[in-house]
Amino acid sequence: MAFDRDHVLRCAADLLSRKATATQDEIAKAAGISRATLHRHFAGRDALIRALEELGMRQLQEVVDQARLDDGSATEALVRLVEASHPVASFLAFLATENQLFEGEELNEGWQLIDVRIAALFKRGQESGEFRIDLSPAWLIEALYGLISAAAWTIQLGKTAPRDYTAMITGLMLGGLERRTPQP
Amino acid sequence: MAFDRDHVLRCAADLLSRKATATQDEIAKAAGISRATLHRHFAGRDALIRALEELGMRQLQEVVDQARLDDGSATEALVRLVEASHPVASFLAFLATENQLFEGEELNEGWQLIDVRIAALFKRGQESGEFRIDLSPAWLIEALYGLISAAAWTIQLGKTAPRDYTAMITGLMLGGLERRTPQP
DNA sequence: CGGATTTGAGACATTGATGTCTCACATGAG
DNA sequence: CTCATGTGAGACATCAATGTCTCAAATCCG
Repeated sequence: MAFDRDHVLRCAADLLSRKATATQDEIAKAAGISRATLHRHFAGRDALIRALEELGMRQLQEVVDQARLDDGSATEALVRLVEASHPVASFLAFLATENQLFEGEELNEGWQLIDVRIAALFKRGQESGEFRIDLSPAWLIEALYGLISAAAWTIQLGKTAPRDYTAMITGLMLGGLERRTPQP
Repeated sequence: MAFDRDHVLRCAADLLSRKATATQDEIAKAAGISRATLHRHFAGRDALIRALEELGMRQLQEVVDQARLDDGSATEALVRLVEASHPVASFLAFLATENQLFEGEELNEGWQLIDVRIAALFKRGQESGEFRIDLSPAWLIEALYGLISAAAWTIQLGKTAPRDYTAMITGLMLGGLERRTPQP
């Protein structure tokens, strides 16, 4: 069995996003490896968390690249962003709720860069008239993370189907809950 | 200084929602009391978490009562619900992300009762034609918790003003991000 | 005021998670 | 096949957080 670093980190994110106090034993078991092996690759909890953040950030950067936020309408770009975020949802669910990391700066910059790019998308939509202007980009970013996390959890718990991921998030975030009244 | 149980629990929720691995020392300091006193009132971390869940649930029940979910339009009821949830937002932010609790059942029932009532609100809105029907009540509940948590965090970090709490959540959840095109 | 109660600060032992090591076994490369 | 590498299981020491205790100071109440 070759050691699958990404798989281990994904399992860790899945578990830690719902039980932040999980022990190394539990994490190892969730990943299907022994505690010894876990410790060989990640020397301690801090190192594991750091690796989690690093991989999550790198993947999210790729997701943002892949979504081509500057192409087409802002709405289309947002849908592409959400769609592409599906594989990273577990990481985001964990990282969005664990702010303790941001004490050890440095990596912080990476997140800010990502936030700036997503904020630019919301601004673009607002300036083009696609999006309403009474919701600040800062709030919209947090709300997006919140909805992604919520979606990841509902899927993890089996309450909703994975295939509905994108539609759940974009449906609510773009269209809102109110039914569009068909013009008479 | 009289011991203010609710104040301590609120501070604990604030802290734990962003740093779930905080020690008893940190929690006590955040609440402005000594670790000894903290331990006198909550014998151990488990007891503290339990009390947190208990108070959070009780408060949320009162919030749901207060919001009169059956009165007026579903939209108005949802706005009242969000408005009333503001003081409890810290607790929800913590409890929504800590599913480890639901291993010790029993209290679970209380949450299910609340969820049923909120789900009924969404169903009512869908049946009356106010709300779109392609988003399941189960998802809408999780999304609502996710948005409440996200709003609590942005306010806690000073990114947005507390007074915008209700408008941020209801604005996004009800109306969505897309600008309503005025009919020609 | 004076007693009763509660708190804060610290010392101390206990506990549970962690870091470290060893060794048998499995897997893969040559 | 044979060697080399990596893994799982377990024992063991270490360490940090916790639970428990004491005592002086502060607060409350009659």
